[in-house]
Amino acid sequence: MTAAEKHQVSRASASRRARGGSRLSGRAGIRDVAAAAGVSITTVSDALNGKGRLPDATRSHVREVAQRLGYRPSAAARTLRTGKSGLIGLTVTTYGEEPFTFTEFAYFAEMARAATSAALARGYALVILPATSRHDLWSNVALDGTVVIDPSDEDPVVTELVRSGLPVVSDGRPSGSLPVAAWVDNDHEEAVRGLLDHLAEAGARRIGLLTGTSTDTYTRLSTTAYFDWCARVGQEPVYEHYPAHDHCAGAVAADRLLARPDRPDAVYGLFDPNGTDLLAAARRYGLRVPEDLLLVCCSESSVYATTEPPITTLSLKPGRIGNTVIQLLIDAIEGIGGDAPVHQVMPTDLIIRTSSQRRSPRTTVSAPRSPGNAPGPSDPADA
Amino acid sequence: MTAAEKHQVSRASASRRARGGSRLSGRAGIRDVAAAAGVSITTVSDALNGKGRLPDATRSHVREVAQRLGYRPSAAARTLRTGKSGLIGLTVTTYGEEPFTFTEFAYFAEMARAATSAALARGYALVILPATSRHDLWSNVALDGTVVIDPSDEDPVVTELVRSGLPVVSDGRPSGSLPVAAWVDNDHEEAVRGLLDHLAEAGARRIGLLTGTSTDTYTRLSTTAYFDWCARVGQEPVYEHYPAHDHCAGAVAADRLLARPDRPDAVYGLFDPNGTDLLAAARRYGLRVPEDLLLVCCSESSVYATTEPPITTLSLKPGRIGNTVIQLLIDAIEGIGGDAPVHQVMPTDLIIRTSSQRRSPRTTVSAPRSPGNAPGPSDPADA
DNA sequence: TTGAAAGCGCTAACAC
DNA sequence: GTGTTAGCGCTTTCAA
Repeated sequence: MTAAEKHQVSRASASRRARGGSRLSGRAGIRDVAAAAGVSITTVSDALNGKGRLPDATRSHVREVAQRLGYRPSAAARTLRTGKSGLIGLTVTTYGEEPFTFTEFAYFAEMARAATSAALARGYALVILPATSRHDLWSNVALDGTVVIDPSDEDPVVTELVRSGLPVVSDGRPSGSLPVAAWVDNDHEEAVRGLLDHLAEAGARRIGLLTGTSTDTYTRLSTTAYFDWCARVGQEPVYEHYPAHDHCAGAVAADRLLARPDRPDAVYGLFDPNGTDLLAAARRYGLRVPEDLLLVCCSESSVYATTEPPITTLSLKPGRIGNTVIQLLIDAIEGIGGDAPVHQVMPTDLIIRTSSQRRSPRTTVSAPRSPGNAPGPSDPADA
Repeated sequence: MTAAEKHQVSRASASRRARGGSRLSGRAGIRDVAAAAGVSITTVSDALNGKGRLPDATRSHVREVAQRLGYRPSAAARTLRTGKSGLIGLTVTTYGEEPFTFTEFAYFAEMARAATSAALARGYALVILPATSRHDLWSNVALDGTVVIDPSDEDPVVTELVRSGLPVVSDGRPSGSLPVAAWVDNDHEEAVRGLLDHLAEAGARRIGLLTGTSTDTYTRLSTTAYFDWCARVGQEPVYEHYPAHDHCAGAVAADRLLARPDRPDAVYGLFDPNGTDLLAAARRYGLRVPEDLLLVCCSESSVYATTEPPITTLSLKPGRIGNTVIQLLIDAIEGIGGDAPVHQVMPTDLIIRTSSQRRSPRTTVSAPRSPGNAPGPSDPADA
């Protein structure tokens, strides 16, 4: 009696048969392949997964039969058995009622693109999940780990995830004492210092800041760095703030900043839309850029390359961050690298355009910073 | 002997115990909850899933115990058992080597946001997957269905998915004869006609087109509609095309279009960056917008509201599309609605700004079209 | 009303 | 080398 023949009367096959045979039960299973190839299911499993020490002949024969039968292994069964799903959660802290903040469109999109790409390269896929604490959703999907973008103070979702033993890596340093396995962030303070220095070198005497009222780390660090810089060079701070992620409020604040009696002769806008808003405001007040007003804003958008005039932007390099976050997370999942939490600080790029140059307007140059303090175990590519 | 006591000596518990007890084996399982609550695992399952006819007392008691033990049902096991994962694949046709095309950032981001949101509302999560035919990735995740954005001709991935019996709904009508369960698309031809009429009404005598060389449906339909319109009004077509999704080529083509001897007095750009490119080109040739040149481009980006001058855009309403696609897909997954493929055509919005108005520049108005031919079974909200 | 038992499809020990 | 077997943790008949 061959293996295949034995299989004919085996329990599983019988129950299948009772229900009308494998054709009616939908897709072919590993048993069908085994039967058709005349081997056992173990051999099929090993052949398809490249395990065991099978002769190449068997391996290729099984593969061929599986192919012919259109066999697709069940991801659910594999996950249940191995405890690994190959799925990574991706979540963004919510600011509104929608499950995602795409206010910073370009940043998020690029970060997500890079993360997805990096994960895929290592055999993982990303699942987009909301930052709400709705357990049912999170527990309905088997995750190997999670990436959290901009975790808020003591984020309940993150806390819960970490407590359940799931590796969590965050984009942006966690505000409180969230016990994430690792985090990646830009050196925001250094970035602001560098950019203010750049403006000062271009001739700015009084640099203003357009910032948000929100207390997230990015806003806080950047604003603090601005005040520190002002204190150091002996300039009185000139700033306006508004509820971040409220575009209209941003436009109004931009206008307010340029309407002040102590009008700044240079402005740095912390958020993506600030550039166009400030440009529009400058136009209303008849201020020429860069002659009367120097402008820099933090943005990943390429539109600032073609505005009139082109605007100098600070890029946070979201692609690089997304990639790094994923490498760190997968390393943690697979137990590569140490157990100690990794904190990786990434440099930013100042893309210098006309709006911040009074003299000779070169086109584009970058002013990278030091590459960070705690090099991770991986080798993140650039983005 | 109570159920709980019997459970103590049951097979599963024993094997667990042999490995050192449930505490060491990680998270609490349904058996632990059953034991702690003094009921059977069936009762736990029913109590937690709101099934069966249990007294409320039992139900709440079980829930409480589960809560206390920090019990989280295993998604993998449930998926294996029920055949439903609650996961929906999201894929975008690739144009480059990267797994995603975010060239049309704003469109994709907004579409994905809306889709994610809609899916979540119905208890599903989205998994981002590459359009490559790498089987290993697709078969590593248990999907209930898939959304395909911009399926290309006879897309092998889509074909494969459909053949495996998975419901597939596409954003953008499939070019060939891909047997998707449903598709959603804009009425591109009507959109172009409406927009050209609008330009003509604003005084345009010769309207140019900036378009792509790619053969995707959007480009094809829009370009054809342009030629048809020209034929109807008796205008000679004036157009330049370039490899879509190549930003630099777009800028060059924009320049070329305005450098022609038969220079158009109005231009429609099919792709997002065309607006700023055309504006830059106009500036180089000393053309005032809208006085010398009327401008419209297809874009979801809000930057066109603050350019100088603000540019009229055609919005494809990606949010609405993302939502509809998901409703259709989940309906198909859950067997709601008929079996016949649904083709839903969605209206576009023309957001009229200064760049297309020679007379009184009102701020913003929409020119919606007919709501489509085959109303789907769902009730997609607006976005 | 509640419980026992049978698997969902696969992988990994461990026999042969 | 290859096959047998025992579950992964859950849902779901079916019996009590």
